Amino acid sequence: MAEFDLGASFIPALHKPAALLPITKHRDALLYLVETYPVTIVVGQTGSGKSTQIPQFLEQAGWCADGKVIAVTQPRRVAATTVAVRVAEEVGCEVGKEVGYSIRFEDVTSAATRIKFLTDGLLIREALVDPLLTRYSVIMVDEAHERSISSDILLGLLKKIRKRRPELRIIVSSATLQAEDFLRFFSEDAAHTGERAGEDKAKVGTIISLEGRTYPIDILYLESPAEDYVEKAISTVFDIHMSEPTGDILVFLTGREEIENAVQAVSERSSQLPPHSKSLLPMPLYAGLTTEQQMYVFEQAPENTRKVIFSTNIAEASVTISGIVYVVDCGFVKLRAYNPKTGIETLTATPISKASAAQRAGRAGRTKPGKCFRLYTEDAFQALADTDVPEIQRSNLAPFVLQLKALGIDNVVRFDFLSAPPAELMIKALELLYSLGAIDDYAKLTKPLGARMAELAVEPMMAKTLLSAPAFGCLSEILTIAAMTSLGGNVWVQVDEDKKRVESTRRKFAAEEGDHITLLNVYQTFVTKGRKEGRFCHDNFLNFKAMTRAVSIRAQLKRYLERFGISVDESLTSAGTHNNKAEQICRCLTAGYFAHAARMQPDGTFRNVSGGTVLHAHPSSLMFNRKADWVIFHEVFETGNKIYIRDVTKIEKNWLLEYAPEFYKTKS
DNA sequence: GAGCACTGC
Repeated sequence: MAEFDLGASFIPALHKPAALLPITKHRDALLYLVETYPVTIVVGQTGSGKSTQIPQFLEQAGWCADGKVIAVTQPRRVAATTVAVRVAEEVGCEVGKEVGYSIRFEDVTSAATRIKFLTDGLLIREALVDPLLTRYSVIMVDEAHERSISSDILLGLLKKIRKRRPELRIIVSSATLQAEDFLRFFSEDAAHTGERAGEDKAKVGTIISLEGRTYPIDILYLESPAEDYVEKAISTVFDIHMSEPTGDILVFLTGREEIENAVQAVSERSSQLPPHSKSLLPMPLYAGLTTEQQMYVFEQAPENTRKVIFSTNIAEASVTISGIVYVVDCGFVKLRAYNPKTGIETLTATPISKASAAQRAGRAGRTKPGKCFRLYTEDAFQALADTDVPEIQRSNLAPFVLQLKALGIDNVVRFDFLSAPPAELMIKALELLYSLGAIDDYAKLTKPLGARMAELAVEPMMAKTLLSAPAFGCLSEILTIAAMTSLGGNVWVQVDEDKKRVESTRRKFAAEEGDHITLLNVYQTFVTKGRKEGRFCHDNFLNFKAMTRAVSIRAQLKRYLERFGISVDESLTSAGTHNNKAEQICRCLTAGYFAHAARMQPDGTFRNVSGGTVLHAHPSSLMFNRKADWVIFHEVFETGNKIYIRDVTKIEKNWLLEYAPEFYKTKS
């Protein structure tokens, strides 16, 4: 009995002392390498303790002497905060003292901070103020194998900084498959830049492997390809349930629709399970769910029940669920790609890479040995690419080109990229920045316009709109619209209620001119009513978390503008849209979004300016069933086989010629 | 009349 009580009152593993983590035995080797080489590539599984232990080893070894700081970057905000909290606990300090973190809107650091966790995007921004990042003695780029644009650019910057700061230490944490690529990147041309006599290529850095804490995972393939992987996933779930021991199941699918279908199918067919068999509890997981809806997947299933989670790629790296013993992998992921010819982003289901397949399988072996059922053949697996195409080679690069220019990198084409983006993407980005006036005939950043655009934390077209707003007398309103469009379509919550009622509620905020002014109305009603009345968002199908975020974004953008010496007059805001205020807002939007113009056709669809592309108003847009002639839009994307425009506002054709004569002189 | 994978400043 005593034993039982003991077991029940302690939680194992969660607070496993640092001394028991496998990484501890590599401590001396690691410190030696960091002391000896400027660059160290650390290969380690999730759970190896690299993110939490390495910075502590470095601090103890004296890397924070003379007030220097150790920086550890993460690709996501949650990771930066949770790891910081964990390390502060281990060190025995309050978060924000010796150990702190910094993410957008939240700087929890102080003069005492020695170890600082931050997002990679934020560290790039710090380089705008301190180009050599002089306050840091060591910079560790965690999860670099994910190859986000920010971490790729950060690595390029660090390579450049290293030439001016030979004492700087760089640590890159990576999955096995890509460690060599990172080392090669930092070793290239080190030999002929003549840094130091006798420092040959190989000596710039080295790779150290830290063993993980994962359990063996059996990988199983299909004998022949599946016709319908959603259906195959469902039947596999039932097979596991009937023949495998206890343990929850994680199923990777590509999107919301597939997931909701699968969840429904499993709950319907569960009733046909033999009597007395354990039950199955299916649940969905994707980013579009509210935080509360996502929390269900972390709850323990009731007695005699097996949880089965149908998830998007969010469960591959961003969300970790404990207790998963079985993984079912459909082999596909929806990936975003940007077409530089049309300027349209597509979202298409694509085969995953081998690296991604390994990562998915690894989700099974975190607490005990697991199994991964791949819904494709072994031959199909062998044919997969080793890694995904990095984001920087398939994105709209305008925001990043602008950022590089602001960092003093004029010749962006020759920037040392880990993977160089295709020339067409670069050209498209430069063309857009030129048309917005952010760069001049020599591709130099303009001052103050371009420099200010680079500082504002919104995409270039919206930055231009904001900086044009004082001339139109609508800065306060555009600030709000910029904050609301930054939410990326998360303003409204998904509800199963009566569609008509939902629509009519939304229409209460509708403005004749279109979606941008509708968003303005939503925000203004929220700040006057919604923040006090808890039910306001709920009753109006608004996303409270997103609205709160809009308030923060607006405040931050306002601070930037005031720093530029642009004052924001808020006194006129409540007047709403009368007089010609609404027209000034629409004109101002045209000054920034002239490249996103379209004309409505008699059938209700739109054509882009050159006339070759059919565009559809997104069903969330007011313009979905309204008459208009010319419009501008915030965003365009292709999904399935239709191209949608979102956040659409009516304009007049001659405004395009008025605000972008250069852009339209040859086309109209 | 019908819907976007995931991040970040």
